[in-house]
Amino acid sequence: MSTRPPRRTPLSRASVLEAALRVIDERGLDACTMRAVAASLGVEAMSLYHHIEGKDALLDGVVELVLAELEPASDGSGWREGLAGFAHRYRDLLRRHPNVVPLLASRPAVGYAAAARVAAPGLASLEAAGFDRRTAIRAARTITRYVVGFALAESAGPPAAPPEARDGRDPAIAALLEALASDSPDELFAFGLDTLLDGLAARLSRSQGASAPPAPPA
Amino acid sequence: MSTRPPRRTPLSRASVLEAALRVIDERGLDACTMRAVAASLGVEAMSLYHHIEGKDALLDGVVELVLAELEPASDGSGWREGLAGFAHRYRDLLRRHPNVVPLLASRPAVGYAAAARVAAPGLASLEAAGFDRRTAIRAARTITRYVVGFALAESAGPPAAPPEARDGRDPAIAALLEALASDSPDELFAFGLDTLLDGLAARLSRSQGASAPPAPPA
DNA sequence: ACCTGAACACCGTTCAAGT
DNA sequence: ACCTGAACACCGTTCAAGT
Repeated sequence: MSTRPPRRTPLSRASVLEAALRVIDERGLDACTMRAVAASLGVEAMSLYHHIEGKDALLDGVVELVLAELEPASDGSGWREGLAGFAHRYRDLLRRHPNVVPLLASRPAVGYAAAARVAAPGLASLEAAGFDRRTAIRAARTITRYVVGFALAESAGPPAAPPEARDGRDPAIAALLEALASDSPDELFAFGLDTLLDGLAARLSRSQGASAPPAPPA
Repeated sequence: MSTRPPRRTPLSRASVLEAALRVIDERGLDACTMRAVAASLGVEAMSLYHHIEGKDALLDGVVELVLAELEPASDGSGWREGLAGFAHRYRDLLRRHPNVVPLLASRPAVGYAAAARVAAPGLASLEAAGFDRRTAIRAARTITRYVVGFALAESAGPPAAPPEARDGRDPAIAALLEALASDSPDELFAFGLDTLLDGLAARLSRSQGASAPPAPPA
């Protein structure tokens, strides 16, 4: 009778990682078992081990795969626009893969290396604007951590109401949670990002004011 | 012969959660199995189910337990000191429980509700300083997300060097990773926090400048 | 009421065997 | 070289039984 359709393309590390990402995106992190990934490829679980060292390497690879989609910060425009654009692209990427975000938390940070690589051109524009190298690196890292922290809170979903709010014992808490829920995530993200960029701008003008020698008396 | 020593105190939800947190702190998240937590209490795995609904509820409870240690933002001093103190206490707390940090990412956000509760007094000092309520809430949330993002990166450990850096093919990347590794985490944290607070201060003086009506002509 | 032993349906992974 | 079936040591959880 009918035999299982032959796989048209042989398995590869890349195809295994793509299948795993697909499973995570569609059915969640818990559903991403070796058996499920294999089944989605029409193959037995043990076949995966010829292309990937094990479950840990699989999840590391998924993080790598997602971060490979991240476009580098452009070095064309000003430092502020470059950083803002990078932050938005990074957040959008993580929003497209919310189930992957928790992996950023627990995986050895292969991802941060990729982020560093991708941010490198942005560093150039920060230095061109007058930030010293160490400050430029710190600025980029701060932005990155803010974005990841934001995406994390976003992917975890809205806070559960604690008992004090649920039973009306503490209306102030209930009002606060209501205010939290009604604020737009996009606006909140832009608020925090603008705050960071304003802070960097303030630091820049401070350092330039200090380093620019006062006009010498004539 | 000797029987198993009788448990002096009966099991309770609290004692189960404390045992789970101890296992996570000492042996990592993966080691926190129902069987291991039970064993650490001198009990069988199934006994836990009389006090906790299941594994998910156990991990939710651990997050709750950790965040219960967080001291509220003080409302005594100025907004800037209050926020900075809160941020440092939050980061220190997460550093004491690095293995718990990934749970903040994947758990339904019972934690964020607790953080909101604890930040409430800080909101009062922000409003006293002249921030409107919505801005005060956004400021507090931004700080919180930055702290969590920072703790996340910190608990994930230093970035692994990508191949381009390892084999010397790209010395610029290698130098960048070297710079990342040599910067002090404490200074980096303070840098980002100061940047956020500077940004908030700038926003405050902008809004006060705008809202203070010009002295009316006499 | 609280704890337990055996059992079930899973999981990641090893290994010897197939082609 | 690549894939597989059976097996192993685990896991969370159910259930009937003990005290």
